[in-house]
Amino acid sequence: MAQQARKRPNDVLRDSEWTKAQLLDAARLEFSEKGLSGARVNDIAARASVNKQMLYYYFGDKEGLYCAVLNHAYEGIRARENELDLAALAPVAAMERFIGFTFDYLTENRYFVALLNDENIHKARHILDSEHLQGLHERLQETIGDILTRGEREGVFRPNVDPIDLYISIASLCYFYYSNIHTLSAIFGRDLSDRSATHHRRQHVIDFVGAYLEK
Amino acid sequence: MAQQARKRPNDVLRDSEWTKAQLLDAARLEFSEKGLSGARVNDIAARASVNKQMLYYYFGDKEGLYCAVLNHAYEGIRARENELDLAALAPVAAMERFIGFTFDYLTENRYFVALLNDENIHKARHILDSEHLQGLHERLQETIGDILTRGEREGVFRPNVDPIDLYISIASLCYFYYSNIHTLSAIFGRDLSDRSATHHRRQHVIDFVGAYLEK
DNA sequence: GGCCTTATCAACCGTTCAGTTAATAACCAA
DNA sequence: TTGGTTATTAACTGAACGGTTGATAAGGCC
Repeated sequence: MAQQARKRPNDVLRDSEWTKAQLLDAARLEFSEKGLSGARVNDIAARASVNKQMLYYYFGDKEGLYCAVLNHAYEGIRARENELDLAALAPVAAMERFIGFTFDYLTENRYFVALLNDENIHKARHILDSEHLQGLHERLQETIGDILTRGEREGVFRPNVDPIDLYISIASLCYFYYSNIHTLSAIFGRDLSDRSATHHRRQHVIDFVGAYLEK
Repeated sequence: MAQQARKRPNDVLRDSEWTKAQLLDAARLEFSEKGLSGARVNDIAARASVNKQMLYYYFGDKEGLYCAVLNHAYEGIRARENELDLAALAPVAAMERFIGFTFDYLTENRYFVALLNDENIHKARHILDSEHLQGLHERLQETIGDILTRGEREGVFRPNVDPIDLYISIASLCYFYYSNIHTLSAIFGRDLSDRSATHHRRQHVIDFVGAYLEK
């Protein structure tokens, strides 16, 4: 079903920014639901309400569109991360804020989890050279390293926590819940995307990491 | 490239068990590398060194083979889990054993992670009614619940830990590392499947969970 | 107003793909 | 040895698929 809420603006019949945005949105949904191999370019065009040729005109081919979607996704989370002002918070509060943000972001952007899963099937070869991964290491090292250093100095965090190890664990605890939510729901016989279940999980993750960090 | 090490046994030209096993092995690799949508039945048959018609003869269609592969995968891990004798270990040792087993199993069976990822793209609809998921809840509740109860009674574990919450966290910490190993390796600029990196990660996971549990 | 550029359209193409078919061969039991 | 069943083969089919092409229209600038 085509996106009807996003009509072409101002009765203009040609609008390259609008067409690109339509295609990117439709592709984000299609790729996250079906993966790169399962997604269909005809379906993407239909969902975007634009001619299929536009996909080739703007993005080159299916894989080019997929790369654009991945880059957009990383831009999205980066923009939201930049809104956090963790340095202004006390260490414990900052860490809880970061964990909460990570969990909430994935809760509100389930497509991101699906896209990353699919991209790992393809050995990350579409995102490998992206500027969005370059520098992420340094940013995480700095952001989390700073919180850990301040927490250690204040005596509220255990010493010598490796920021990268910690980040991987925080990401693990937040991400897996959504990446495997269908098999987990099947195992436990209940819908884990239920609002109260996700709230519970969110708090559990904060407690879990907090227990590791507290001195 | 066809599997050459597994020739038909005893110069027999017709062996339905051999043919099925060949197809299941080849399919496991193909589906884990490319996902259900990306896998090709011609490639599966070629890898198995059997005629493509055999796939349809034994498994019905591509999706039937995929279901068989998933069920085999769950049978595999269940068999290994049954070899653990956690009730015979003290609580702390039992928990560490369970965590170590989970991590090691995924280390040795990367295909299992890839299959589960792909199956979640398909909303777990191929495994939903499988006997392998049914009962898993109860088994986990019992296995982990028993360890937690004994640990709480001995005063080495914090009270009131929910076994399901704990299981999801243990699975998270073990699973994500492999499910996202390509994007993580790209971010951190090093190969996270390196032997020393996985050893380090394994120990970190045990420490992480241990910190949460200790009273 | 005309021309050039850019955006868009509809139809088409060749290849790939899962699945099917008819035939053949292997195996085993009577 | 023969006949029936099961396993296997090679070729085929129709639909789906990503991508292309030639044409047309919209928009803007001179």
